[in-house]
Amino acid sequence: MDPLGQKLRDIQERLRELGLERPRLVETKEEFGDLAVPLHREREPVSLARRLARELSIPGVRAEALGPYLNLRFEPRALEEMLKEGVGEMGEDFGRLPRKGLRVLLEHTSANPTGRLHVGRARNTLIGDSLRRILEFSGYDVYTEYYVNDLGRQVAILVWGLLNLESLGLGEPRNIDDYSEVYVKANACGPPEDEIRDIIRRYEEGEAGLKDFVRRHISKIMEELLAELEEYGIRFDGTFWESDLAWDGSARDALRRLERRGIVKYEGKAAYVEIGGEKIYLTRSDGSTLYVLKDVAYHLNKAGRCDLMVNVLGEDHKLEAKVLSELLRSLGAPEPRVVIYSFVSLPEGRLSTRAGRVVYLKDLVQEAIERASAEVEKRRISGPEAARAIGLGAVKFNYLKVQPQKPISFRWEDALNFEGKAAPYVQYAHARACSILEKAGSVPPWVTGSLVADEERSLMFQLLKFPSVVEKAAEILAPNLVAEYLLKVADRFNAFYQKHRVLQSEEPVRSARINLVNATRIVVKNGLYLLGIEAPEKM
RNA sequence: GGGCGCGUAGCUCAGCAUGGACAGAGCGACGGCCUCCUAAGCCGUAGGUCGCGGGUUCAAAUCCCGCCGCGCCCGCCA
Repeated sequence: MDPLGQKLRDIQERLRELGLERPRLVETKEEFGDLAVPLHREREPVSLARRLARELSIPGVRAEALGPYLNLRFEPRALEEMLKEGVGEMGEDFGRLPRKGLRVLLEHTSANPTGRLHVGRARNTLIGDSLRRILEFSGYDVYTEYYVNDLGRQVAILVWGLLNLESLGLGEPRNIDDYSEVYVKANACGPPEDEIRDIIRRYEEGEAGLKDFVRRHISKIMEELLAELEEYGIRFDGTFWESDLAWDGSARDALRRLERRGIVKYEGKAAYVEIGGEKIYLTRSDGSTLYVLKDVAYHLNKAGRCDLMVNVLGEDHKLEAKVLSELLRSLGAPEPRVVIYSFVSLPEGRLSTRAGRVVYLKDLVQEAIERASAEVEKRRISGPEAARAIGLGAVKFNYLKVQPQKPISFRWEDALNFEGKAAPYVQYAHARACSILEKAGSVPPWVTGSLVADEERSLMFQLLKFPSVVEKAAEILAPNLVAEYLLKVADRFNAFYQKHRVLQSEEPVRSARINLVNATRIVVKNGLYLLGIEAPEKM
């Protein structure tokens, strides 16, 4: 249900009929119209523009030639009818795309389970959870998974700390913060390399006592970590433990499959493949499996459970992702789509748990909610739930509005920004809309034909773009498109709100405007949902 | 040294994939707007060699090449 998208396709089709091979519709300035078709590449563009303007004849679209451009402007009535159709058919679900019958397995976060999430890793989580919502909304069946790297060096260091609590001067850890402390202190100690290697080897072999010990502790950390995320509205459908790939033999199977392709070579027991002249080791000289091999096994496993794999990874994993893809390709296995994001840094440098240069997500969220609370109390319109939605929303929005590949420099003042390009600005537009609708009592039947003001036209056009924004965001895996879009919707709504009265206007304008406000409310609410942000009705 | 990413207003960023009409926002600064549906809002002013240099094109922030700066990676770590 995308009336505007359909209309645009009609226009392109008509332009093809009129002789344009590849009609390009570009956005243009208000003064020129809604869309423009640049014709410079055609023969005699100026007279062509005039001819096209004469012959286009698409109902509801005014065509005008201006130099080598064919400018198109929708008549307000046409926009109003499309919006009425879209919202009428989809209701609260306006923007949602038809089910595709395709399963997406979305892996994100997958942080080493050694402590709390900090504001750097949070970027992975927030992008991941937003993608979950965007993909689901655009018609996929989404399953989210957290890959638990329990066979890695980081976990081994934590385990070493847990085995040496007394000498570290620590007691039995009771919560995730205690575990963080164990991890930091263990690191600071510089545990002997052979002991770490020994832990990894014995755990990978599934030595009974150690296996239970590690699983018990890491499970506790994971439980708390996931519980915190759940509080933020971030949900995983499951976890997948790296160690299982070693214990159930699937890492070995992956190696055998690669061997059958004849690309595996050996140095003693250390298996490797050559990619671009580089040796990529798959096993150690003691025969134990390396990360990339388990990653291959993991992706073969995932491929069997879905139609499309999506991974959210930090920029430090770029090369690994490339190698993984090459290996999967050589097996003729499906490759994942990967979203790479750049690091978040602090003004004083790179985040580092070990160096104590770290801001935890929990503290950021807490601070944001406190600030929102102060403001909410001053206004006396809404309550603590709104404060929570606003504070948490501001944090999420500030991450999601920037393209993943751009670096983020974390500053408290920016992260806690509540004005301008921020969640509260969008939420505020929603609250204003809700307020009008509440006073209106109900949404009357929509009789089209009376929304003719520029601000109304412009808002309607913007609202109608929502389905295509959802589609594009899902296609290129970019939550920032949704954030950008919502800011524009809020801009247009505010312009409308500033200039026109809804409740005090005469019928039939009044009823039509109430419907327009309702459509805005739905789009904003759904858009915020896609970013994992709640839309309070009062604030 | 090599690979990948980033470089647009004082700061944070849109625009770049599919090149088009005078480069857009927010924050900060300055000046206005609440007897009127929520002022977390609106309007206005100031602020730009789109990193630098070439090239392609009727047209380049956008495409190509070179250079500079920053980030990430280049482990029998994960």
